Amino acid sequence: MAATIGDVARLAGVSRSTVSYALTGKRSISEDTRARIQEAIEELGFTPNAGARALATSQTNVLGLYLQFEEDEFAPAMLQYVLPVSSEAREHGYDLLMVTDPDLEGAVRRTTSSAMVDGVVLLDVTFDDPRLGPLREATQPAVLIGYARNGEGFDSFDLDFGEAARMAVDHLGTLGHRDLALITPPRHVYERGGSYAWRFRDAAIERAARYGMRITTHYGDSRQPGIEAVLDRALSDDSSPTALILHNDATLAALPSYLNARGISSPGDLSVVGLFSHEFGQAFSLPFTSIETSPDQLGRQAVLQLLKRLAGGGSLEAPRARFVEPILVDRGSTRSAL
Amino acid sequence: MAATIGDVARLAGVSRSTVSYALTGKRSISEDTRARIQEAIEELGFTPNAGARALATSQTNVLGLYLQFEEDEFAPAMLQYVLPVSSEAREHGYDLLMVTDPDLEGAVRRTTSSAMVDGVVLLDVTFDDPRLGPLREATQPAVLIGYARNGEGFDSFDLDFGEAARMAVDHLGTLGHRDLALITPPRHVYERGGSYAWRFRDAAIERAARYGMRITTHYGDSRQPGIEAVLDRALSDDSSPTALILHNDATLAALPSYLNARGISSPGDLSVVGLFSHEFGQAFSLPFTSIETSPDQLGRQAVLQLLKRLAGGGSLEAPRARFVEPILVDRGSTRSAL
DNA sequence: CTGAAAGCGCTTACAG
DNA sequence: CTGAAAGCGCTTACAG
Repeated sequence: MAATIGDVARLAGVSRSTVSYALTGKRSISEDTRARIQEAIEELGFTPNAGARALATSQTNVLGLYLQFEEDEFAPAMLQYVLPVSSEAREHGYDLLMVTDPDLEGAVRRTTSSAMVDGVVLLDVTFDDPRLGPLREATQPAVLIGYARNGEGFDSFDLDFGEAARMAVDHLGTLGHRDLALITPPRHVYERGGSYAWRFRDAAIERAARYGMRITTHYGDSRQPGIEAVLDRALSDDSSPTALILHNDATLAALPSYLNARGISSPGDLSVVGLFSHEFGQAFSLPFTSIETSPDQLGRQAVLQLLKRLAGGGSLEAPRARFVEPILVDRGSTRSAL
Repeated sequence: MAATIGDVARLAGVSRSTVSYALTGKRSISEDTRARIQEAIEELGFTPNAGARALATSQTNVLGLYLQFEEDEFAPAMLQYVLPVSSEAREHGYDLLMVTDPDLEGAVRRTTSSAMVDGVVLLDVTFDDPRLGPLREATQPAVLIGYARNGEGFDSFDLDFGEAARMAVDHLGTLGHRDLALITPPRHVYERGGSYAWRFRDAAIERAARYGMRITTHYGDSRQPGIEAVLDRALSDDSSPTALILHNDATLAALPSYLNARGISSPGDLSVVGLFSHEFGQAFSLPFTSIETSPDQLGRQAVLQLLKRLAGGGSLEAPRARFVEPILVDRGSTRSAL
């Protein structure tokens, strides 16, 4: 049906190998021949068959992107990671196979061992990520967005959640706040091993303790009415916090409405610091001071590192975890506690 | 490196063709032989090479999903369409190539003519969609999620936006409202040809006129502070509307916060009907009566129709546009105008 | 019920 | 600068 390299060769009056070399640029071709080939390609509307090329070169020019999410996950934030990965990949000539199969391990094994992809990008990484098993068997390099305890041997990129927590606590401490409330990701995130949840919470607690601040922590919910119930509880606590730290997307999205409904003004009655990206803040019209999570940067850096592995060179440094520095963006939702 | 069908054949003591037939199930194999092959496959951890199989069968078992979005698009809603498409595809043995290349036409041409995909799903379809050109040249079947004027010859699935508008107007009309305000998608959606924008607005205007209701329409924004400015304008209009119809994701997300900030209660001071999905409402904690947009249903039906085309059978009916019926979900944000 | 062989459409040493 | 040929790992008529 579609034109093949043989059709092009015939029309241009050259051999198939010459057409191939013209395509790949792997050896020099006379100007005249190249022109004839180019003409033939355009006349026939020829595009090399991807399967055939993959078979011959053992390269697909496709990267696999593996998502993972719970039934009740707050999905809107995920696209922030997917899009930069896709863009960066394409800018370097790679397409993206997006895998959302609930059978995580099977999907990784199937797509890598059938050589559908040249490399792997893991999203929503958990502390003990089951996908790393099949990934170790795979011949393709992989990169994780997130942090896994069993991630030795892999490149990974994640926000420095500990530092993010310290920045938030420090910021409020400097303003004189002594009683903080922290709303964390939902309990199930801890249970399934989302390490960012602990890393942030533990660092916040430790930092607060060092300064002699009180801090109460509360599992957030991802749905109403749970979201409001948790906020009610957190704010009506005996310690009556003067500042709120939010590490929970769904709660952040609902907060403006909640505050207004309860007649709480920020920063007037309550200082607020959230952990979220610029994009997320824009989408949800969040007027809160934030610690930037930089999904765009994480996604793009991860892809670039993966491409480095693919390019090989042998002299690459050993795979390791890298942490992106959080940045505090002041949007005026905090003020002095006095 | 990886085991091939030849390795399996050798280990099982049969020919490569027999292994292949065991794999595809296209001819009967003796119980004994099948068992030996199965054993060999497991021992070697064999998975058929996808490129080789694609080359031999002209089938990749991959579907292409093509996204399209503007720089300032409100992205969070998009995943609602992507995930069901991915799930439905996988449930039928297909993987998903997700394409976000800004060169829309080039990406469609490249991926179809190189036979990377067996079929095409177009998301974010516009009224005159440039991707349909290369798609007509393609040998693969395609399905659109959305509606395109130049879409003849293609299956497409979309919400019946006209009916959705009529439902919203009728609902408010029955409650006695005579003055409505409608916030539409941003102006650029009209400019680039998002037909759902016109279809909804035109139907709303016509229906309101028929009942002798007044309706003002306003282009929504997708970012603050534009969002609030538009709301201010819409509500302070001379006609002082008693009800608000929202066909704008970003405005919907910001509305709870806006209403509370302005001290407007709903439905006390203002009746509100929005066009959004159940999922979207949950994610953003939206307490508004809605016309359900059913992205899950649209995505899954689109994939199923595409798979029908792929299965062929010849006796398929001609491709056509299909419209999903909207459903009104009463969440109590409307009340009698009297 | 099974095998030998051709073919899918590319790439790439090997030769000249 | 170019061509003939082998090979990538499968599938599938063709034979028996």
